Amino acid sequence: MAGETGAQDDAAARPVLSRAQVIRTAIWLVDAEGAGALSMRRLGAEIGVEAMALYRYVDGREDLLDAMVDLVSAPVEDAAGKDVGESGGWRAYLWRLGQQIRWMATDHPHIFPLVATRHPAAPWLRPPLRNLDMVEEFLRTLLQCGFSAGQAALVYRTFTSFLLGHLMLTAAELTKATGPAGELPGASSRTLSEFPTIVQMSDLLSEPGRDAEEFDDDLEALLDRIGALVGEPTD
Amino acid sequence: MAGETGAQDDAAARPVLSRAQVIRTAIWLVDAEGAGALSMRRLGAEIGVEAMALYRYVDGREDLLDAMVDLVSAPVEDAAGKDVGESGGWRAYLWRLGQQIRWMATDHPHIFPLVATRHPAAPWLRPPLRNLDMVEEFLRTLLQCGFSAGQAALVYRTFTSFLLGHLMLTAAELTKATGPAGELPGASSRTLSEFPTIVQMSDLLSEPGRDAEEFDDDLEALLDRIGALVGEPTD
DNA sequence: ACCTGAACACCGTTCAAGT
DNA sequence: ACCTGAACACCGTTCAAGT
Repeated sequence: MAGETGAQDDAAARPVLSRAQVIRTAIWLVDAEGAGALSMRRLGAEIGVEAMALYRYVDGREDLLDAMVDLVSAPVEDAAGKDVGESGGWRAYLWRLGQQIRWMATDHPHIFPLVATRHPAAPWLRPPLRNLDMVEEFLRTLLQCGFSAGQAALVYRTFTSFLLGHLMLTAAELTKATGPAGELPGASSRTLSEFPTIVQMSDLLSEPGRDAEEFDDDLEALLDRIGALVGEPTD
Repeated sequence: MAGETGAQDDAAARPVLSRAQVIRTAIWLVDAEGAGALSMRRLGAEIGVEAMALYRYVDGREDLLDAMVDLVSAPVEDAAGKDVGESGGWRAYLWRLGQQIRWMATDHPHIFPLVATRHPAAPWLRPPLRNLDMVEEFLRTLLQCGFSAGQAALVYRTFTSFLLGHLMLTAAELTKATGPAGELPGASSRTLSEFPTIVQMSDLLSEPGRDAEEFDDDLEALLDRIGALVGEPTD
């Protein structure tokens, strides 16, 4: 029993906290109550500890936010780069990567704006691709599949821009207060009858739950355009 | 002299502030020092007044942020809807609108994330189109130009998603700390030689100042795709 | 009518002190 | 080694009080 990785009744206090627990709790808190609910003091209280104890595991608030983004992005890194060669080449790779990042956005709609807006550490990192490993793999995969360097860079920019545009709107949709649907902005002087075209098209604009299919359609169209770039037959 | 819009030596104190001045100063402050610099107390100090005085002109911090977004978006509304018919139809309209919103992002890169992430007042508002007037005009223009309602709704979603993706990345680029370019994230254990593909392509990924042209190219390609939707010859 | 002082309930962060 | 109390410099917001 004695001589394990740590003696259990040592005079030194074993931590009641861990960095992983702090970060997981922060993510859970923001998922549940929104970004506004996250403060060091509130987070400490949630864990059952004073706020100052967190500073042993996290290098201040900014480091905490970065770590949350990293942890939320972790499944993307894990799942994206599996066996590119046999299972469909760049097309399957980009499809899977896109889906994975979409799941991140829908699983954590309150955190996705952080993924999009926090300053990336390196100059070539374009959100929502947040670290060098992901980008290295992304570019290497495209080069392997026969894209030129210039084409790969173009695909990188196009793909990130596509994901960001789609998923910011998806996340915003998911964090809307689920209040009564037919409300007006200021509830003030202006009335809906001033906007006849919007009223007339309101059913087309609300699109309940159509978001996932639209993402799939648009991603497929994007892959078609990329395929045309390298001279791949569309069908 | 007497009997003007207001007596000049009245016992009632004339305001030293105005709502417009408060909002303009807030925008100026965020442009200059970033969103983190904006607080009611700091803003008051910048104007030369105690923070509490601001509450007479602004209904709290949230209202201030909304008003900043509105003011920054104002040039877009003014310039977008001019004489659609004679000057090129929907294509010229969407081109001008896209450019106008891009200027908003490049003029106020620290404020654009606010435009993108603040909860829109109405359910059909998709950032960066932030108010019902803009959307009403957008849809009416497309219908006038022969788009079906379904097509107009599709174009609305596609266009907003395109702008958001492009301009979030443009704004992020412009708010980067202009530090030394070849830096590593944590400056820690990992070295750039672990990312050979990125190193090899670094010149292609940095693209200095190419952003505007790429936006123009991509917007044009988007308009081509929209044109194909309504059966317009591409060239 | 318009601004201010004082107050309340919060922040992030540091650091000496406790165990 | 790990957590806490006290402290500092900030927040947003309210409200009675001054002019």
